[in-house]
This record gives sequence, structure tokens and C-alpha cells, in this order.
Amino acid sequence: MTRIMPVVRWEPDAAGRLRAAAMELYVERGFEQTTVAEIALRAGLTARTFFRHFADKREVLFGGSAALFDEVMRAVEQAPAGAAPMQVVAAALDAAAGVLGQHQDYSRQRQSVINANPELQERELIKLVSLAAALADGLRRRGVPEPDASLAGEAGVVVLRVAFGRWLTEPGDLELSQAMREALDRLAVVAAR
Amino acid sequence: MTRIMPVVRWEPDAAGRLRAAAMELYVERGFEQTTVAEIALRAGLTARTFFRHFADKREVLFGGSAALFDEVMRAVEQAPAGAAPMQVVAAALDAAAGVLGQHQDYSRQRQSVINANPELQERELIKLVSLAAALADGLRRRGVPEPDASLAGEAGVVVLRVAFGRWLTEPGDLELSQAMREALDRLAVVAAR
DNA sequence: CCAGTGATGTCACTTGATGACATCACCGTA
DNA sequence: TACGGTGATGTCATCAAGTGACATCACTGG
Repeated sequence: MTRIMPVVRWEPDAAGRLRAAAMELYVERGFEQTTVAEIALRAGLTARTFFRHFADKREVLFGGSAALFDEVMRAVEQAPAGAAPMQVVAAALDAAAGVLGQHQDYSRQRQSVINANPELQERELIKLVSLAAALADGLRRRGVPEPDASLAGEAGVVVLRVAFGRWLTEPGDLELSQAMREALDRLAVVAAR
Repeated sequence: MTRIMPVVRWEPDAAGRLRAAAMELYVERGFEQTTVAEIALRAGLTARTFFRHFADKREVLFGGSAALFDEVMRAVEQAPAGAAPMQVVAAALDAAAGVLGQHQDYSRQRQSVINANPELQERELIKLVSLAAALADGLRRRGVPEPDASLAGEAGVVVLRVAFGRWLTEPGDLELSQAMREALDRLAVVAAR
């Protein structure tokens, strides 16, 4: 619709406007109470167009996950040749901390939206499980046998979850990478029985 | 509708008929290709009634999870007083194996439906994460401090996932509880770095 | 025999999601 | 300049998930 956008046909890109509008509404009134039509309206677009940019209403909140994924996998590939599985995982977690560790405020806001809605938690979990699978795959490619590769991959994501949760809730001066390292060490102790 | 059920008004219960009909259709033509209306039709009921028994189309496949939950939590409570966190988790996993270890055929069928559909995987994951949280909670009630309780709970579910997967795919003579124990031992080794 | 209760059906509606097709801006090129 | 192609968007139609409101019928206890 040309009439909707008066003169400057190109503000930011459509996906960006949709994402921003969606975040605003999710925070203002909650995820379920927000309609795709409303998001599109606020972005000056149409519901139909929303679905051309996002597979579904939830996906808006998970756009950044590809970057995390890439960083983690790169770290796995570049880890020193002789490293033990959990050493590789530690390197991957460090890379993850680098990606996630910025924007604590945004992370908190986003997480509070997610925590308030089971549907969104489901989506988040599937992303993390994919990450675990990818991690395990990377380890297998490095020659780590099963079930060690799977266990290490899953364990890595466990550490990520626990450390990230602590980082989000704890008063600000904790470094995410530090939290990761501590959780990793702690897991070694606990798992030993 | 009285006319639908000719004479014998009470065959099995409605929930059971709906569940059976849904499973059949999910297997026959896949989850997404199955409509709630079709499920209800096959069960001799209405779509509206389907939603009186199941929160959504997916929930049909996850009805048994409460039993698993209960068994696991009971095992946690009944573990010997001085047991280390992972000893408690081991006991819980043994209880879980007791519940899941029967009906390998049904489990396989159910899992293949789930594996074929991301939506269903999400639902399964959220159940498992709830289990991890409950496990952690049980440990905390036993006096295990954070982050050990969370880590042990999550680690327990990791072991469950890995062992269950192996049990489902491997030729039949492997005991689930055996697979659990092996995965648990292996995790201890891997996590030690 | 009747009132109450619970399970179900019917109807109407909102919302998410998708396919088909039309439209418009923009870009390169004859 | 005029033209044709391409990509992003709008419009329309439609299906399926889910929910609320209300009616109906069987069963049960008094």
C-alpha cells in the first residue's frame, strides 16, 4: 500500500520494524494477548506480510539464535586437536558467552516474555536441544565416540542454561563467561557422585 | 447426540476412544495431516468434546507423563538420607526405567510420531524440562545447594534422554535400566574432563 | 417421579496460518 | 526514454485450532 508510507518509502527494513513492534507489544500486554494483526498494524504492514518474514508469532523472539549457533560451532572446530570432549565444550561455551553476554537488559526483557509463556519456553527449548545436537555432532566429527559425544553436548547445554539463568537473575557484576566456567566445574564435581 | 451411539451408551470412556483414534490417525497419516475434527469423528464424538478432554491436539501423546513424574519424585523422596545428589538421581532414573521400560513397541511407535514433528518434540521437551526442574526441587528439599541441585536434575534428564534413545533404537535385548546406569557412569567420566 | 449434575452437542466467533493473485516500486537495459 | 523483469507487499479466500455460551440428554439420589 503506497498510501501508508507517505514519502520516505524506506525507513528501516520490514523485518526490523515487525520485530520491534512485536517486542513492544509482547512486553506491553503479553505474548498471547498480542495479535499478529496488531503487530503488523504497528509496523505499518499487513498480517500476511508478517508471515512472509517470520514462520510464526514466536519466531520473532528467536531470530538471533543463528549467530549463537555459528559461533559455537566455529569454536568447536577450532579447538586444539588433542582436547578432551569437555574441553571442547568449554571453548564452545566461552564463545556462547561472548554472543549472549552483551545486551543483558534486552536479554532480561526477552527472557521475562519467554518465561511468562509456555509456548515460548517450548520454542526456546527446541533451539537449545538443536544446539546440543549440533555440539554432539561437532564432537563426533572430532572423533569423540558415542555416547560420550551426546552426553557432552547435552551437558554443555545444561551448563549454558544454568549459568545463563544465574547471570540473568543475579545482581549485575557477574560475568557470563565466569558463570559458565563455574557451572562447568561444578558439574564435574556433581556428576562424579 | 444420542443417535450416534445406538444402544450401548458406554463403550470405553470418551478420553480413551479419543486417544486411540488420535494415535491411529497420527500413525496412518501423520500428526499435521490429522484434524481434530477427524479424530473426534472416528471416536464418535465432536471436536468441541475433544478439547474438553485434551488441552490441545498434542496433549494426546503425553497423557502418561504424570505417572512417570510421580514415580520419579517418590524415588527422590525415598532415597537414603546420606545419598549424594547423583545417587539420588540414579535412584530416580531407576524408577523412571520401571515406568518407561515396558511397552517398548508402543514407545517406539509413539516416538516415531514425535520425531516426525517439531511441534511434538517441543511438547516432549517441555515435559522433560519440567521433570528436571522437579528433580532439582526434590534435591533442594533434601538439602542439596544450588547450583548442584539444578545441575544434577538437568544431568539426570540428559542421561534419561540418551539412554532412552539408545534403548529405542538398539536391537531389543538391552534393559532400559541398564542403559541408564551405563549412561550415568559415562557422564561421570566425560564431565570430569 | 423429580431436581440436580455431568458429559456432550450446536453454534458462533477469534486467531493463526497459508495459497493464489494483483499491484507497485525499483533496476538494468535496449 | 521506454520496457520488461524482479521482489516486496496488499487483498481475498480459506482452513484449522481453540474457546465461550447455551441447549440437551442420561443418570443419580431423594
